[in-house]
Amino acid sequence: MQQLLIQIRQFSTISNETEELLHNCFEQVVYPKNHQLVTEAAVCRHLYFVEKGALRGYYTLDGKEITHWFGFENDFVTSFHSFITQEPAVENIQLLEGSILWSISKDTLTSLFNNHPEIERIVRIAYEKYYIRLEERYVNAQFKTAAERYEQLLNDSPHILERVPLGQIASYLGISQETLSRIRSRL
Amino acid sequence: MQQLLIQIRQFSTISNETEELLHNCFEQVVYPKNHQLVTEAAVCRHLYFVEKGALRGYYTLDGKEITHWFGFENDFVTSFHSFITQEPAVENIQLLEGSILWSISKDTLTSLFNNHPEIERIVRIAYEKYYIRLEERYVNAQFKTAAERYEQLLNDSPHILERVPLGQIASYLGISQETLSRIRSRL
DNA sequence: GAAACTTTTTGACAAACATCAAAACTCAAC
DNA sequence: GTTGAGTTTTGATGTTTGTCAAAAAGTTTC
Repeated sequence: MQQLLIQIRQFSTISNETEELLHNCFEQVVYPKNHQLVTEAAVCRHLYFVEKGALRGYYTLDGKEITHWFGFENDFVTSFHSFITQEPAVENIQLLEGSILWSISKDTLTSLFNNHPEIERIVRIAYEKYYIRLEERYVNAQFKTAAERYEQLLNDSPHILERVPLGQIASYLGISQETLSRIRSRL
Repeated sequence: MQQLLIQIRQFSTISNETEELLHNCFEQVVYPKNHQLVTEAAVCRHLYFVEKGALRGYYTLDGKEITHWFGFENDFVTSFHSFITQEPAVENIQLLEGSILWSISKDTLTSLFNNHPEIERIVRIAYEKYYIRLEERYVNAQFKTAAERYEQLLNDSPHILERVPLGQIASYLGISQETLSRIRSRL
């Protein structure tokens, strides 16, 4: 729980009262490797903070699994589209390792928004950061070659490469596993 | 100004007092075609609402201009990365048509955040919507063929095709102008 | 309406990447 | 150490898209 609060303090200064509140609203959950946290077509009602572990978000296209993000320690994860709209998710979230998560429900978060402007601010700032990161990834995905994207991943997030099978990394980079293998042999 | 308030009411219910406040904080600006609203390497200090007109955001890569978004009536536009962080922009924003915009400065918005939680909420919800849209575009860009992306654009935003030269649309779709021309001749 | 300019299309060829199939490697279980 | 499942690499071939160059179509200006 300390770890979660430290992370939140990086978004915005928060009062002791609010910290206390968050303490009561997040609940620890522990799941084993390969557990399915969110399933396609179900509504995702929780937001999770990763204390320890690794997850991936993926969906199915032409019968193939496409991994489009990974989550590790100190990340907030959920199926954002489903969590925000409360419509059925189009993606799955699966644990890559046994993980310790902290969970808050959509309803609890909504009531926090209504009673505590400080929380609204934290989330607004969190979105700003996530938005900027997504924007950067978008530009990379569309306008750089596969080899450049791989090298960028190598620079920015080497931990992903160590904890995730090659096939999932390839689909994350938007290329086939064979192409990724060839890029690596060239370096 | 009415148009701006109508748009904001779609994010969240707002009090008359807050509407009054917004009225005082946004300022109308009018610029001619080809005006450069934001320039690479300068800090972007304003957020704009488009009452009438068309804009594009683009940056330069290997000497070529890459258009990565278009803005039209009722959109909020800015160089989000620069506006949020107040670091120099990496992109340019240019008017595709003479346009009527409503502008608010970063400083004014910050003081609104500090004094009016209602405004914080509007912006938090706006970010949610923008985030979801960006996520969808990201998935499209990476995992669909050029022809599929073009057909999607044709379905979702035919107005873009009518108001923007082909070369800019091609770079928006992440393909060369020649490829786009060939896709169109096939349909 | 001819000249000058811009935008779009077409053609020939090269590069990047996907697909299918098979081989090599890794590693846990016996 | 051998077996077998899972993962990664290699090889051969085809598709998609990019690049360069030129032709065609569309616009603006005088």
